[in-house]
Amino acid sequence: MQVKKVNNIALSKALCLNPATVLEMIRKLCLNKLTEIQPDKTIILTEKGKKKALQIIRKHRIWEVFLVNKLNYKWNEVHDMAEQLEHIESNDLVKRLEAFLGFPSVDPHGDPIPDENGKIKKVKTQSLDIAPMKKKLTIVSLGNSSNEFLKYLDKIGLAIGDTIEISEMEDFDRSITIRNKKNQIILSNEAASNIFVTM
Amino acid sequence: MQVKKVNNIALSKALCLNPATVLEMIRKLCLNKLTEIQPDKTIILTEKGKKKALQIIRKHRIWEVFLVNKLNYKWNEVHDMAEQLEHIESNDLVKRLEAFLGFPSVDPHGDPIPDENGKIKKVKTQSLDIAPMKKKLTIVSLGNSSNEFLKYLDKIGLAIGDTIEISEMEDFDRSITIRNKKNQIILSNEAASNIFVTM
DNA sequence: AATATTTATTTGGGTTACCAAATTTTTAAA
DNA sequence: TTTAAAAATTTGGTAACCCAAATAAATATT
Repeated sequence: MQVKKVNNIALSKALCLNPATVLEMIRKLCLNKLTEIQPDKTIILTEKGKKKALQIIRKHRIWEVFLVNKLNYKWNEVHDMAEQLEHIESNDLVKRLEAFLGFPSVDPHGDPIPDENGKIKKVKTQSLDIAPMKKKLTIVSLGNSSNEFLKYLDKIGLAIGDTIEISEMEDFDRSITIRNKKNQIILSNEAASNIFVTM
Repeated sequence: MQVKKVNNIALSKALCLNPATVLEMIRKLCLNKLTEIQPDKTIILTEKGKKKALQIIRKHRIWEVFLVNKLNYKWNEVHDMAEQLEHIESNDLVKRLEAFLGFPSVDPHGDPIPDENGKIKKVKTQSLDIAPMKKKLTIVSLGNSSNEFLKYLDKIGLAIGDTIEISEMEDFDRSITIRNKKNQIILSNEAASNIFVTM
């Protein structure tokens, strides 16, 4: 699947920095062979850059697991802290932390944790609105990590890792009814399409 | 007990920075009321500065406990990592970490962990070379945290928290013989004077 | 194709964290 | 007290990270 192309403007908007600043930075990254500017001015990561990026993502996600599983933070509270923790240098530390946490395969948002080499073990996942009925499903990730959505899920009592089953699908508005251990919950198609599950 | 006075030169040596740099930094800290330059050019922390410093020390030591107790690092391996971790912002994180670790009162080197307000609960401690014989003693801290000393202690099988007893003191060279669970160990006066114990 | 709009790039500046070398002040020693 | 040494301070500079405004290049629109 082809991802959206990234250019200077897109980056500077995403980072809230001036395009001049971003260009300067990207050029420095290019010197370090972490990025490349394509003939059409698209900015891409080199293999080396991807590897570095995945290592940071790995750290970020492992720290998130720590914060949620060991320090009892909610999954929607950990991002900022993990953003700082991901920059702690030692790779060995993260390795030990990973072991301490029991080698989790996903972070609290359900996103997979790359291994030391940046490999991501990917699971076939499908969005809940098109998943099969009357089968045990596990919530593994979200298509939208906005705070509102996370809070909504919290309120209705759904979380990554939960086992659910679709009991009804309404043709009229494509809402679905699911059942977890305790309750029955009705989800709009909008919500369901942002919840990814495995069988 | 009066501590050695600190001046610009001393600081720049300790930090491996140019005196000009240190002066510039100290002046900035003065603007923030964290330090003061005394008439005799001695640099001191204000109350506000001390509090801030103790908060950082607190974080550092709690992280060290985490690294040693949970990730199985040796006490002499954790300093550099803790130096990075101590700068993670959230105070709440450290509070939770402290709880997760069971509210330790000292770090792996035996140094006390300040509370949230910077208060240090101090224990009466005495150096091993002048401690009483034939009494149960607990090693609580060291007067020298050099890597060589830590490694030496590791080698002879002594660690913070160990319970020992002095069985002999040699007048001749003021060396002492101690006994822990397993062994008898002979320590030079030099070594003993850098090991602090409580009764 | 000609014009308008968007993107990329350049230029000139600001700030912060550094440093080396020069100068001034303080302290210590002769 | 004059001198020598040490410490403090100033001065001038570099590199990193950022910005706003100007210009150039590419893309879209009419």
